[in-house]
Amino acid sequence: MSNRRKNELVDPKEVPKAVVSRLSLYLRELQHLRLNESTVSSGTLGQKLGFSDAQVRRDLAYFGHFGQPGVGYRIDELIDAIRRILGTDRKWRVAMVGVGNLGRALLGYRGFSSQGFTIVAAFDVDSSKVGRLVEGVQVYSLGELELVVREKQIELGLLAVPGKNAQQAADRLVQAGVSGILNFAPVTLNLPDNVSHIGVDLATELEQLCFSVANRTPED
Amino acid sequence: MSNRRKNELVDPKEVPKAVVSRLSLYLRELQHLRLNESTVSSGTLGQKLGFSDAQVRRDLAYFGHFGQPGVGYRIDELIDAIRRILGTDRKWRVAMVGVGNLGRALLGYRGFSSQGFTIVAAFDVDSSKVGRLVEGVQVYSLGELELVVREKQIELGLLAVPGKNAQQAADRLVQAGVSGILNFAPVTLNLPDNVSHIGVDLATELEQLCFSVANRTPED
DNA sequence: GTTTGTGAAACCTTTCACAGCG
DNA sequence: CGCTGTGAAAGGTTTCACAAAC
Repeated sequence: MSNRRKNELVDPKEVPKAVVSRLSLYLRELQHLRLNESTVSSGTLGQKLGFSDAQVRRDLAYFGHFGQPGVGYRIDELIDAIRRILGTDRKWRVAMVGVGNLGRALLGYRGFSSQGFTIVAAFDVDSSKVGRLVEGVQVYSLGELELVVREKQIELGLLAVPGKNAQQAADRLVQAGVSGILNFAPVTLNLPDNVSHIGVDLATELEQLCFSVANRTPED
Repeated sequence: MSNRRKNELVDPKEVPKAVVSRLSLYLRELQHLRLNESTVSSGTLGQKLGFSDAQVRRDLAYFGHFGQPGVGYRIDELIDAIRRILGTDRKWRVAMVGVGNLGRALLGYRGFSSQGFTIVAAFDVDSSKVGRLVEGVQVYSLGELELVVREKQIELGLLAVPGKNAQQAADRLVQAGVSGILNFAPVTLNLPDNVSHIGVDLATELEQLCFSVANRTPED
C-alpha cells in the first residue's frame, strides 16, 4: 500500500495535465449518476465517458484511495474529493470583460454558478452599456476595472472582447490583480507566469471537428 | 531524406491528435503574421505560441517539407497548406440547434465565417422564435430539422441546447445525416463512430483554470 | 463472485543535437 | 552564417495483468 493516507493529495506538479482535464468530466458525470446510484465502478464511469476502467482507476489513484474493492467508488464522497482537488469546493469571484454577443451569453449561462463561480461585475467600452444591469450583472466602464476588481476581490477574469483588444484588456486584468484568465478572444495572450490562463477559441474547435470529419477512414 | 514529396500528406491516422490542435494555433498566428512578414522561422512562430522551435518543426514535418533551411517558412504557402490539412480550404455548411443565449451569440460570431464556416439554418423548440431571422439566420422548428438539414446539405451541427435535451437533439442531427457535431451542452454524447464530435464545456474550462490557479507554486 | 490499486510493459510525444541545405 | 528536418534519447501517458480487498 502507498504511504499516502486516504484523501491525502500528492504534489500537484506530478499530476499529468491530461488527468486534470478528465477530472472535470468525471465530476460532471458523477453529478448525473448521483441522482440514481450511490456507488459506481471504474468500468461503469469510464464507459459513460469513453475511457478504460484502468484509466479511471489510475487517474483517481493520483489523489488517494477513494475506491472499495468489490464495490467501487462512493459517488458523494468522490464528488467532494474532486471538487477539493479542482479547487471548486468554494466560491470564486469572476469578472466579465466585454459585453458583446458572447459576453452577454456567458453572463446568462447558469452552468457557471452551479459549479461555484459567481460573476460579480462586467466591463465594456460601450458607454451605452455602462451603468446598466445585463443578466443581473452590473456593467462598469473599462476605466473602472482596476478599482472594481480590487474592491470586489475578483480572482478570475473572463475575456470576451474582440481579438485586437484582448491583450490590452488582459494586461489590465493582470494589473488589477486577478489570478487567472479564461480567454475567448482568438489570440494567444502573453502574460506573466504568475497568472494562469486558458484559451477557448470557438473557430479553432470547429476546425478540429472539420479535420476529424475530413480524415475519417471510409469504413468508419 | 523522407521519401515524401513536398506537400504530400501522410496517413492522417499516424498524426498525433495534439499536433492537429496546434495546427489551428499555427494557422491563427500565421494569419496575423502575414500582415507584416512573408516568412517566419520555427523559433519565431513557436515563441509567439509558447512552443519550442523543435516542436514546430516536428509538427509541420508530419505533412511535408514546407521550410527552407536558412530562411524559414513562407507564410502564405504554409497558411494554404494548413488549411488543406485541416479541411478548411472549402466552405462548410453548418446548422445551429438551440437559439438561447449561447446559440444566439454563436450565430452572431464573425470568427466562424472568416474561417470558412457558414451557418445556414437554426432550430429551436420555442415557437415564438420559429420563422424569425436571428442574426440573419432563419430559425426553423425542431420538427423540420431532418428535412432542412437534407435540403440545405448541412454537414456540421452546433449544439447549444440545455443538457437534458442534448442527446436527443444530437440523435436527430445524426439521423438527418450530419458528419460532425460541436457540443456546447455539459453532457457526454453517445454517438455512432461514423459521426465525429467535440465537446466544449465552458464550466469545465473554468474548473481547469481554477485548478491551475489553486495549485500554482508560491514562488511563481 | 466483483472491483480496486499498482508494478511493469507498451505506447506515445517532446526535446536534444547535429548533418546538411540555402 | 541561420535554419530545417530528423535520428536518437528522454520523458510522459496509457494499458496490461494480477495480488489483495471486500
